[in-house]
Amino acid sequence: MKNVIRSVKGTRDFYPNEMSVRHWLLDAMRDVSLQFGYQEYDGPCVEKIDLYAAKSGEELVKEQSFVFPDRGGELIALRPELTPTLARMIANKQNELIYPLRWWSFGPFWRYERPQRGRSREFFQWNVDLIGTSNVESDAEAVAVAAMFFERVGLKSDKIKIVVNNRRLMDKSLDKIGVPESGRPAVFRLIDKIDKMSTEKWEAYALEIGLTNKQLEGLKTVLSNQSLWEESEELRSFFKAVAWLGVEEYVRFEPQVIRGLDYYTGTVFEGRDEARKFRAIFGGGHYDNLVADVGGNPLPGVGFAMGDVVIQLLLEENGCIPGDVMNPANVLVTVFDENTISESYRTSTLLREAGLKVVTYPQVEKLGKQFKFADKMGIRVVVMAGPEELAVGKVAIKNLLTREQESVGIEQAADFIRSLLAQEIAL
RNA sequence: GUGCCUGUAGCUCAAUGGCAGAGCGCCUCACUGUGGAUGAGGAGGUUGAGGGUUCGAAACCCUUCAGGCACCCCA
Repeated sequence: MKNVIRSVKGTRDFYPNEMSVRHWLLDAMRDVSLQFGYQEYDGPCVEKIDLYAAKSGEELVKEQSFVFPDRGGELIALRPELTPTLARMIANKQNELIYPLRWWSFGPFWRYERPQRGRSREFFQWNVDLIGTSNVESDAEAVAVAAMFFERVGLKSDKIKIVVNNRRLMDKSLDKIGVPESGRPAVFRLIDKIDKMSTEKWEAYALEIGLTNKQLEGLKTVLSNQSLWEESEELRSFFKAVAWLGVEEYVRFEPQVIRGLDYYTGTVFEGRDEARKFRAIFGGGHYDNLVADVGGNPLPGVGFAMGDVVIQLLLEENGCIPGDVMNPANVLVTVFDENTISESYRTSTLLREAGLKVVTYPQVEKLGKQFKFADKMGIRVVVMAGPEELAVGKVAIKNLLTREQESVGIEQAADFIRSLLAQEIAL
């Protein structure tokens, strides 16, 4: 341990157990994406820095990206997010793509930040985008994709909520209380902080960034008005569509939601655990002009991104990750002695051909040890092909859960095992 | 990038400047055709790394690395 070269700060090793959880998560994301007819895509993991300079929020690129010169001296960034790549890919083929397009992706991203719980320097992200329509029903669909994912992985709406706001509504509301456009970014940042600071500190901060007492009072009224959404045509239609999509129990209006990224223009939303124990689980929103920023014609769209780190913490905390996702096989075939080892391998082959996942114990060893191995690997069925069984053309099949054992003809073994496995699922 | 906290066996943690330990886990045996229990035995440590103070350092000091908390930002 002392002389092993350390891994890079903020990266994670995926041993088989972690890898199987990652795949389970990816499977859920893929299934839900496909349910809504989204197509998978991906871009390169490295991009020219200029791509991000175009938008993406200043800090994300300047302070939080892995940037380095390539051998020709050009500045390259490890992608900190996917949306600019998506915009570039669309701009390149803008006239041949079929709209509205629904694309999804899952891959690695990098941000040069100080690692903490729920935040690493290398992480995976699920990206879902619907591009080429600007109506709020599309925004509702994006939210529904996320909600269906939560349902699929067993996070019910008492554990998680998708909170929604609308930037145009907030702009209008800030207009009304007399906050000039030039002061908006600072006020948005202020709104974003309201949960993190004490009331006194927050108010002091508000005055510090130049709000008058009257504006502050107005802002407090706006932020505590849970029915403010009714003033927004867009949000009224949005919530109607959310109900059509059957996910209304996951979704609620929240005037304090702003989202950091500069490119959002309309609906914005994020996923939160109800206990507020973790940072945002995913975030997204509507944008009008992303493609235009990289040289294409303006195209509206809506999208969100979900990192793998926080959602995994939440899934673990709520016991949503099935224990058997880590099990490599459902059957172990033991070996009895040197004379019958060939029959063990033949039996394994037979069972594999019947569609089972089968491990053959690789050497002659005490049966107890082979059983222990099966137990520790989460294998629930052990098949023994010893001299006694082979003499009568049978194998002994033991269910490790019930401790029941039975001798079965070799031809019937696969069906018998399948019925055992089916029972376990029923339990 | 800023401030603070932590780092001891595979894991969770003790040892308050004086012999580096426990529980769990792991291995072996009781058990020559059967896993979780029980009992007996065993392995496993440069106390994250490097330096300093001291007769003596896991402990105190400095540096560094990693993780965590709060910022920052965000997945």
